[in-house]
Amino acid sequence: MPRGPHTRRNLLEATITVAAREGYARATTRAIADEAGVSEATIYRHFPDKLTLFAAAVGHQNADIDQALAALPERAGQGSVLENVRTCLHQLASMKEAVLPLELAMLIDPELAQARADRLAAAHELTGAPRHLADYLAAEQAIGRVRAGLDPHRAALVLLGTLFSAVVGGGPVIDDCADVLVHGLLAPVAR
Amino acid sequence: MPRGPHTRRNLLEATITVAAREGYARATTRAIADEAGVSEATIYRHFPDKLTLFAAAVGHQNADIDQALAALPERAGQGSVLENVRTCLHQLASMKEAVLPLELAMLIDPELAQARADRLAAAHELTGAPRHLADYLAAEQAIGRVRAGLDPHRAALVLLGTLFSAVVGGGPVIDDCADVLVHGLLAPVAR
Amino acid sequence: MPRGPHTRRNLLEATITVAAREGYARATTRAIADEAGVSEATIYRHFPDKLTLFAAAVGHQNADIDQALAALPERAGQGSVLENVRTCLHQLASMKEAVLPLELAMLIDPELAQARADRLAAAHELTGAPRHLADYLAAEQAIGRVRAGLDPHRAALVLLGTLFSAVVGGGPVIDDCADVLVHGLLAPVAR
Amino acid sequence: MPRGPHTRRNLLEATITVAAREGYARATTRAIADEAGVSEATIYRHFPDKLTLFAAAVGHQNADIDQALAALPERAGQGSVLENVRTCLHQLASMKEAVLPLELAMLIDPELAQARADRLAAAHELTGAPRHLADYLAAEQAIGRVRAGLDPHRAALVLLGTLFSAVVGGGPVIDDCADVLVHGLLAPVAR
DNA sequence: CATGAATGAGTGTTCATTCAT
DNA sequence: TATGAATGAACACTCATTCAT
Repeated sequence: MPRGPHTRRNLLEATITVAAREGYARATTRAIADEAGVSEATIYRHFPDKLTLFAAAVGHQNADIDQALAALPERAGQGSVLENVRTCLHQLASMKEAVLPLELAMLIDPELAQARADRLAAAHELTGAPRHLADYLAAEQAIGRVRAGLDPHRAALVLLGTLFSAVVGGGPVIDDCADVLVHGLLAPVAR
Repeated sequence: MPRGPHTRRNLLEATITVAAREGYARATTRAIADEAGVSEATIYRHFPDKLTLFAAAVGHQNADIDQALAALPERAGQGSVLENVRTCLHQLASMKEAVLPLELAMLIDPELAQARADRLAAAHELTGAPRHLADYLAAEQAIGRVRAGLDPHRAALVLLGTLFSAVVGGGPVIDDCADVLVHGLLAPVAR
Repeated sequence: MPRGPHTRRNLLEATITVAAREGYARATTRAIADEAGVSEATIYRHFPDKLTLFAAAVGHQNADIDQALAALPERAGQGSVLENVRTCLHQLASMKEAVLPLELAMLIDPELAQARADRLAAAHELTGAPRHLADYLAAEQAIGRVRAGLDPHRAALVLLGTLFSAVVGGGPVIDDCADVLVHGLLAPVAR
Repeated sequence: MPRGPHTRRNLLEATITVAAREGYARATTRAIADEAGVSEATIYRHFPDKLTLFAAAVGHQNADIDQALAALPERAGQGSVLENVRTCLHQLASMKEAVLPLELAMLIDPELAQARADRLAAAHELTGAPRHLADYLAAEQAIGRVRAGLDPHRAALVLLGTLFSAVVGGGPVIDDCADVLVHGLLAPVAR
């Protein structure tokens, strides 16, 4: 059995498991190595340092999330927009739950946050989950189910942004988010 | 000159300053004491431990935020809802910026998150900033500028929830949030 | 009401109380001040430092013990020697219990142990409890109830020495000590 | 060369050395690590905390003491009882000298003392040094050199108990202890 | 006489990381 | 490739002590 790649995956998943179960502060190299069933030194055979390991772990999990959303644009025109958005947010929330401690923690550190911001700014084009969501909204917009004035890219980012609080707030909050995001606050007469 | 209360305020503000400038991980007791111009031991004459200091610092800053929003309900009926929400979010974002590292960090730790969740669940009634925002939305709803089906309490929490991502994403994102939240995604014809 | 002397006694007794209840390591100036109902700074109005306070506390308690043993020599010739010794040891043990943590702790510190040894060596004559016990043994020796070869001074110190272990070992151990000390190990035929 | 076990022994002996030389209060992890020529962190790779290290150090030293006393029972009937007891006490005293600060310190802490008391109470049967001494006394009793009424187990504990004070009091005190313990206080006529 | 406030020096403990094997 | 052993630097926290009031 090829141990090399296996060990790498093992470490990525152990990182997410430990961070989700015990929190970022307790996601130490020792705890991760224990969870993966390897020695601490082994971590450094696969990753130059702890930060790189964490970044790789987040990327690993997000790859799954992106894949899960790939089919979303095809649903444009089917069901209701509210239903589609709600389902999408629930799905994302459950998948994000495990990586959230890691992602938030990386957001908290100024250096890392800066690095992340630079990377996002450099990529004018969206990729991954935001891309799929923006594509879905654009498709709905094309068939007139989403209002014309909306910028699909920006709206997608707003939707995803609510996830941070939705995951923290728990299930019911997600439905509230979907409702407000889809229908807005305004009364029809006021428009 | 009474130094006691002065030192306490000094420590609370030093905590927020350091956490905002250098990040949560580097907001050590040493750094905070240096910033406040006192010794580390002094921290422990005013707070039993670091966690309590952090919680007090968040509360201290949030008290200012709550106060700033107290006048919001009176603005119902004036200007446009979009303008009011946008202004409110901008104001909140700039004030929250400093406490965000602290609040996020406390969300990350499972113990603290649990404690926070219990406390929020126990308080059925909203207080502080959420309360003021909900009151504003209810007032707008009473005069027909916000749609009737909306639950003002829940909607207020959704709006505030977007702050987490808005602060992280930076200024322009806030306008996008306000736009989507106020107008929703749907095309008028689809309603 | 004269607070000065009262506060001093108060501190001495608080010191013994705290050390006996919570152990030497937890007999901090803070704990003692709390127990006495005064501020930490007050300690330093009455004693130059913590060590002096502890020494005074031991002396304070030992004064009571010495007084309790003053009547012992008069009991020579009455009852049995075993009974008298046993009673004496029990009485001492119960009184020493409170100061033992303090006395042992001072024995443990090399500097203090040296200081104590010098002081004891300088005082050829016994004083206090050892003195009374030696007097008692000498009196019994004079009337032929204690063997002639015994040095009352040294024997008194041996008896008192067993207290350290007796207090630690608990009640029943004291009777065993008295029995062995009084009767010895040897069979009559072997003498 | 296998460094693991070597480092462990090294730490145990450094602990005893430092505690004996500088006293319990100054037997800090830093001082012990320096004495052992390792870093403080190394201590925590071999022992979970300082207390466990100290307990292990006491056990380590006591193992040597137990071994030294193993041959004592065979000496029953040889020489005189006084000589045997005196020799035994001297030997124990010199070996105990190094661990005494540690053992006394553990006696002082209420928690530790309780734990020790429970452990001793649970072990009805004696082990180690007390066991060997009791065996010796029983053997002497069998051949009529120790008085019939004596309980060897309890007497052994009394003898060992004098060590606490004998070690503190120094060499000459040990002879006094042996004399009183062996011959008792009573005059022959009084028996 | 008493104290509230402050602190320098130090504590045990943890962590990410290195390196010889 | 994997690891057992080791560690420097840092951490939150405590203590006996001082001093202006």
